[in-house]
Amino acid sequence: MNEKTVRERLEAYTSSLTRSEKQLAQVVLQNYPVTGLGTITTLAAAAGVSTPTVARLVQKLGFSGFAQFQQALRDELDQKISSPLTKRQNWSENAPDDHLINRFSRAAVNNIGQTLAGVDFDAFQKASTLLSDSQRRVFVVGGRITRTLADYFFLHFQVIRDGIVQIPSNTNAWPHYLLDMQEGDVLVVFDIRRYENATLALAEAAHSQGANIILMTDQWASPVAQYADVTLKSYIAVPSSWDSGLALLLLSEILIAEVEERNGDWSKARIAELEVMFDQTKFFRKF
Amino acid sequence: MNEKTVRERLEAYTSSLTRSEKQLAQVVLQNYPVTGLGTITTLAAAAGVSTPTVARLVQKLGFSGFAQFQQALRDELDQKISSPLTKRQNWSENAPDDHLINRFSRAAVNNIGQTLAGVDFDAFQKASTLLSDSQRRVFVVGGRITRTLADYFFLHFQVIRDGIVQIPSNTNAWPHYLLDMQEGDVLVVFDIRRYENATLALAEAAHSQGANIILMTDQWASPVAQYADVTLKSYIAVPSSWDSGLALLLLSEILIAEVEERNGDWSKARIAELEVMFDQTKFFRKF
DNA sequence: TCGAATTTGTAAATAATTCTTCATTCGGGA
DNA sequence: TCCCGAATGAAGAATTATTTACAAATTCGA
Repeated sequence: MNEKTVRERLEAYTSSLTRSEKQLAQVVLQNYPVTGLGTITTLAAAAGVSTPTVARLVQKLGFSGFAQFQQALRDELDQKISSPLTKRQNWSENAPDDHLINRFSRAAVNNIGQTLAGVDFDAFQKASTLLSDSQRRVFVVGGRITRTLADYFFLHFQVIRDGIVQIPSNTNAWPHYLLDMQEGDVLVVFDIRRYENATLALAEAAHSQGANIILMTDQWASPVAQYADVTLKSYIAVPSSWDSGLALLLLSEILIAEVEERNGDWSKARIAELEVMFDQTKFFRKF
Repeated sequence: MNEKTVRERLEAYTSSLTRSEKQLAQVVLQNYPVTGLGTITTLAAAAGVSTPTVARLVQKLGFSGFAQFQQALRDELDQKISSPLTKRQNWSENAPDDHLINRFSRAAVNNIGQTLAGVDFDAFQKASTLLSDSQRRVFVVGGRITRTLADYFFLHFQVIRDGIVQIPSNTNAWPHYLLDMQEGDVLVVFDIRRYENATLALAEAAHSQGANIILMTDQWASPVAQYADVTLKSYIAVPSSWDSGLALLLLSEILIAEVEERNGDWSKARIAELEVMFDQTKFFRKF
């Protein structure tokens, strides 16, 4: 008998599945394997497809019928439950416990937990209020590595609001941007260890010009914090020579989503317009 | 609704059960809860009792029928399976349960869990082997948004190994890079929905020139997958108009850490050298 | 834009599971 | 030993799930 798990089969076949089969596979993987253990009818309803679709999929996967499919799921579950491995918190079950992929993942999820637990909700609200205010222009700047996160932040905000400016990494050009900053404008600074002098100088100057500063930093807080109106700290330590930008990215994404939600229809309209433009250039495939 | 688990109920009622019911309860608890998830007939046979005995027992336990009993088992399982993930209902305790910050975080952590559970360990190993091979040059490319993640990936690899090339976002320049690619070189592609045609074309061309392709994509897999030697899928859906790059970033960071670990002393020496250089430029503060 | 091929859902038929009835068995007390 | 009530399982009825057949809808390529 084939030794592959249902999950593996689903993933192996993904490319040859039809639209609704993919949708179904998605649901099965959702909270695997529980979803697959009900009746075929329940599963079909949960995935929003018809029961024959389910029957067809399980046959594609190499089972003789739904019953055999469920039996396979139960067998897997049995093995998993009975093995002492279950007790350990393993993120990637395929890899050994102490493999980097699991060590790293544990640290990463822990960082996310720590970060979110430590977020001052008021500070978060204040940040999103500042970023939602269309009267204020928003400047975004990052450091050597964090520049990429700043770019990510910028690219999304560029869609959901007006008046957002990306400050380039080349520090020579910075004075021009400073000159442009007005009282009430917002400067979003990404700065984690090792904190950069140029960034600190920029923040200080912006502060003295009356700009509001939102600082995205690490748990130890960049010295920029002294000029910042809002400081959002992320936990970044992982088993690596590098620091992890994961929690930083998460906070950024949440801010993006929050501001978009606040802007509501305005952002939605803008996104829709953009979609049309992308369609016209035919540069992107519909998926 | 009653909050007791099936196990608790079975144990509570033990004394008032008949001989064959006890025998049955024993079997159910044996490798709980898997045994209870089959058909009533299977369970009866496994316990060496008749089906009515099973039906009567579940009614004694307070269920209306076998179906409801199984549903209860599945619900328990669902909670148990997802425990390390969803256990934490609330990530930010300061904020309301249903505030975006918590909704988003739940989705994000769930994505990470799904992603890691779905990673084919062999594929991951293959990717890191390719990336660790100093004989191969590595080209990195991303799409409109994923470009920033590709940059993040590139910036780190630039430190830990030689011969890594960042393909710029301007597609006009791409033919030059293609010309430069040799058999055995590696192309790392970041491509999530909406998949970009230019990226697909690049991958196809690189593939036909004998380059090995590592694809970082979403759960639905970019069409680039057909040319890819390794496909790493990330879950990206969050309560937002946008997709989340979080899992993608996590996989990238793990790859970075893994390759660095494999390269060992060589990478460490390189990092140390770089540190010295940064110190000399005095551009960074010591923290 | 049209037509072929594929995909998908509806509905019916087939199969299976679950439930109910009832006769039989078992265990304990007179 | 016999009787009585509870417990049990066999068998069939009722329900529910699964599969099959077919037609509508969709997609894809020319």
